[in-house]
Amino acid sequence: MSQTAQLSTEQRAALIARNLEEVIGAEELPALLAQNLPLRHYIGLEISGKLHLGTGLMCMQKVRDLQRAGVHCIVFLADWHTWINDKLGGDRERIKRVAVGYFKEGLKASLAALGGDPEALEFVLGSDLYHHNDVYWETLIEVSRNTTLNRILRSISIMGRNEGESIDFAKLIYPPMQVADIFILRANIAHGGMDQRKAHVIARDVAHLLSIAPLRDAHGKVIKPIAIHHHLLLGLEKPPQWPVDPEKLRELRTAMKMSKSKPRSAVFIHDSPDEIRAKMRKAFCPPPADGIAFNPVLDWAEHLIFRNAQSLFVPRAPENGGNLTFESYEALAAAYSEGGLHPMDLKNAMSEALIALLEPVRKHFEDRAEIKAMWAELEAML
RNA sequence: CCCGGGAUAGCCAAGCGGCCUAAGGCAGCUGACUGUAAAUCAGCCAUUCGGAGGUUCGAAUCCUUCUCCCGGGACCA
Repeated sequence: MSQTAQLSTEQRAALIARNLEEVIGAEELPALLAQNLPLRHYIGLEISGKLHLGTGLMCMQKVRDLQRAGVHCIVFLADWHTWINDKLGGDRERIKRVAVGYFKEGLKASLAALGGDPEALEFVLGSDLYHHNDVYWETLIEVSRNTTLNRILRSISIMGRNEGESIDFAKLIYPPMQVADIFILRANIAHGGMDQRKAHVIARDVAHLLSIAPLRDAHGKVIKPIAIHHHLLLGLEKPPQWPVDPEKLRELRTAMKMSKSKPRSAVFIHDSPDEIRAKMRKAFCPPPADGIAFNPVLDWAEHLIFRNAQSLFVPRAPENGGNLTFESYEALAAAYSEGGLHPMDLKNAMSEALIALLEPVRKHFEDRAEIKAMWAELEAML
C-alpha cells in the first residue's frame, strides 16, 4: 500500500486500464480515484474445469495491475452458476470443494507467479454470498424487473449456446444473478473477458434503477460499475473458415477463444513442460504469407509473454541462423512477418517461455500433496 | 395426467426383419508430406443400436414394459 500512495491518480488509472480490450466508463475512473474511495474489483468465475491460461494468467494479470493501483480485488467463485450451467456433474458439495480448493489454489498460485499478492486477494463463494441474504434476492428481482426477457435471451447466447437449442429456465436466471453479484459485492470495477460484456452492460444500465443496493461513490451519489474486459486468448486450433474474412475477424476471435472443452486449444496452468511442448508443436501457426491477423502462437506471445517478461529468447540451431532475442512484441511480429523467424522456432521459443512463466504454478501443484489431491478430485469429476 | 414424436459411437446421422460382427459426415488418433501447424493422402476409430422381457430359424429393425428427452394439450378452488 505504501507503494500505492506514491502513485498519482493518472498512474493508477493507467494501471487499471492498460492492456485491455476495452474499458466501459473509462471517463468515470479519474473522478472515482480522486475521491480516494476504497475501490473494489470483482471477477466472477464459474467453477467449470481445469484452469487454463485464459483464466489463470489473463485474469490474474489484470488483478495484479489492479492490486498495484490500490484496488481491492475479489474473485467470486460462482458455484451456483456452475450448477445452473450443468457443469461438473451438478454435485453441489463437490463443486464447492473444488471451488474453494482447486480454484482458489490455482488462482493464488497464478497471481503469485505474475507478481501479484495472493494474500490480499479476497475469495467469495457464491453459496456464502446468497445464504440468508435478503438483499441479494431482492436485488436479483430488481435487476430482473429492469431488464427484458429479450435482453436476457440475447445475453445467454454468449454462453456457448446455439440458436434454437432448448434450454432450461434456470439458464435465464444466470445473467441477472451475475448482475446482482456485482452490486451485492459492491464492485466498482466489474472485470471479465470480452465474453462478459453483455452482463456488465446490463449492470451499468440498471445501476441507476436500483433502490435496494445501488452502488454509491464517496458522496453518496449513485454510480455505475466500470466494466473492464481483457483480451480472450486464441485457442490453438485452426478456425473453421481459413483464411479468415477480415470483416468477421472480431467475432471469430471470440468464437475461437481458448476453451477447456477443447483440450487441444488450451494450455492449463499446471501442464507439464512436455505437455506444453506437445500442445505448442500441434498449434495452428500459419506462415507469414498468410498474414499475422489470426495466429494463436503470436497472440500468446503478445498477451502473455511480453506482458510479463522483458524479452523472448529464441533458441535456434546455427544452420537456421543461430539464437535470437526479441525485446518487444512489435519486433517479434515484424520479424515473423518478414519471414525472418520460422514458425517452428517461434513455437520452440514460446514453449520454453511459457514453461518458465508457469514454473512456480506447476511447483505449487506438484510439491504439496493436499493441493495435488484437489487437482485429482477435479480431474475425477470431468 | 393425456396425445404425438424420439432415444444408434464424443457429436450429427443412415438403416426400419436376414446382404448389419451397423453407411456416411464431423471430431479424434497414427503415419506420409512440409524445417511448425494447416491443407492433402493412407490407416485406425460401435461384436453393437436407452434398459428389461418376448415373437421369430433370424431383430437396431416387430410386440410388451420401464426409463429419459422433445412438442402440444389438460389441470389452474
